[in-house]
Amino acid sequence: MDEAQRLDAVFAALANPTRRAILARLAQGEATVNILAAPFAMSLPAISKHLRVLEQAELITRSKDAQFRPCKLNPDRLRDVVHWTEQYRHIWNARFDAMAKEIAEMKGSSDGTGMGDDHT
Amino acid sequence: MDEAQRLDAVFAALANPTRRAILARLAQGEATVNILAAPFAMSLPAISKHLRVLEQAELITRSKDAQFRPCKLNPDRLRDVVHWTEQYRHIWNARFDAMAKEIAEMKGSSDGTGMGDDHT
DNA sequence: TGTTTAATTATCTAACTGGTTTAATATAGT
DNA sequence: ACTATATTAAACCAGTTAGATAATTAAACA
Repeated sequence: MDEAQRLDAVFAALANPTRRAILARLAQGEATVNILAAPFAMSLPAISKHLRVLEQAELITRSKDAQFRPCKLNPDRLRDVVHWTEQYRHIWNARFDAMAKEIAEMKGSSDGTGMGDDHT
Repeated sequence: MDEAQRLDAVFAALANPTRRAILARLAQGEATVNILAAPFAMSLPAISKHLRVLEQAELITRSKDAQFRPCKLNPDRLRDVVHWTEQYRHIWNARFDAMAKEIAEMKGSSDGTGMGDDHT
């Protein structure tokens, strides 16, 4: 699977509040399907499906321990998301610069803010 | 709309390569629907729909200029995405620390890597 | 061996998505 | 007024999604 398809799967997996909540839970450590399902007013098969979506997006990995399938967060795909956003960082930096400039001008100083342009 | 619903819409909008490409194009500046549609082997109404999805997710804003509807990127929602990922940063930092430690141990030095723990 | 526990598979349904084509709207230009 | 351009709306279709319930697999336990 190439980069684009991987991002498709990751973003689609994240576009659901149940799945994001599951990830948030897994950020605190491994958990079984039943443990993950507990907080939700939803059938177990429904959770099972959500986990499959997360697994196929490689946001989690699953192992086997007797009849349990402990789930574990895979941070790599989350890093992919952060990495994808990097290409837009210069835009909000530009905005920030514009704001800083306006503030400086309102203060009537050349640069009274102490705000440099050292954000990359 | 609350935070969760907004993230639903944003992630769903991003889960499509055409829409991500449109955003990438808009990162270089405003553009009309026709200009945005040009690179794609897809009907204009299809692009129009993608733009509506992006607009409803507030990833873009649209204005009016005669018969044109110039589109502009809204960085705020992309910042929301970055912000959402922050809650997982400590996990890959932990991984990074573990790696750095292993490398240091392989080198047999107490800390020969020059790698500090100053990543937040 | 039979029972309980953990999880998945199968099947179904309603709603949504991503595309199409055709038709409509709105503005500009002649 | 007519025509061309830019864009959206309407209607349609195939495929996917998020949920449900019922049935099945697999391992542990008594």
